Amino acid sequence: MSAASEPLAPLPRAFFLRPTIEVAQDLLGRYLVLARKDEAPRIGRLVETEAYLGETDLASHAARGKTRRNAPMYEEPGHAYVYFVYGMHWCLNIVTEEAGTPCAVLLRAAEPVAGLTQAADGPGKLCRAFGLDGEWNRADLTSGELRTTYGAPVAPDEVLATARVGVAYAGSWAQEPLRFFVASSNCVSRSRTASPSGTLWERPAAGAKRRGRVRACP
DNA sequence: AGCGGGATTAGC
DNA sequence: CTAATCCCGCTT
Repeated sequence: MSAASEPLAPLPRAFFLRPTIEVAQDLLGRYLVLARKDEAPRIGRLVETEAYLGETDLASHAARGKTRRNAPMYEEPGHAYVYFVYGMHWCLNIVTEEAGTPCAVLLRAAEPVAGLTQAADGPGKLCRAFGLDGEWNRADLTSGELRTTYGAPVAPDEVLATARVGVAYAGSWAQEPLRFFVASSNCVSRSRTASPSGTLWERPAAGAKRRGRVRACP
């Protein structure tokens, strides 16, 4: 969007103050950057995201209203919502739309660009690769050590959509094509439920084995 | 207080 | 297929 075309220029708050689906798609190809003092910057190119669309979205943490856990989703766009799942994994979201509208984009996978020593091909693995935990909850991603930057945005025809992962409990919302990923990337998560259902996806031939990714993430 | 489950991952 | 592992939300 803006005139800022420097790959490492931070995405401004206005970027996140837009419809969540738009933000989720537009984040693909952007860089997630962690630049801390006394440490080489960690940079990943976002290749997989999911949109969560407020209290009516039964797959969203906001589906049952505001709680202490999901409160950041109700706050200012451009901030982090970091939560803990399954007793061992952290997941990073970026809050979107106006304060009071509990929408967010889950960052699910990134390709290594610099400073990463572990794969980031999954939401838990992304946080692990960047060393992110609950301390980053509510962090402002438009300034500070953790940010998203202009990066190298991808063309819309390189983006595929499928149902979101791990939300089978969400009724009809489980089928919505709200997971987006870069078609050509090797670093997309290897989710068990990655069976493509999005309209943009070309279904593999019957019987063809597919476990989410074809080759190993570099 | 206690209980059930989860926007996941790795290993058998 | 399943264990790991714990915070949170909801129920007693």
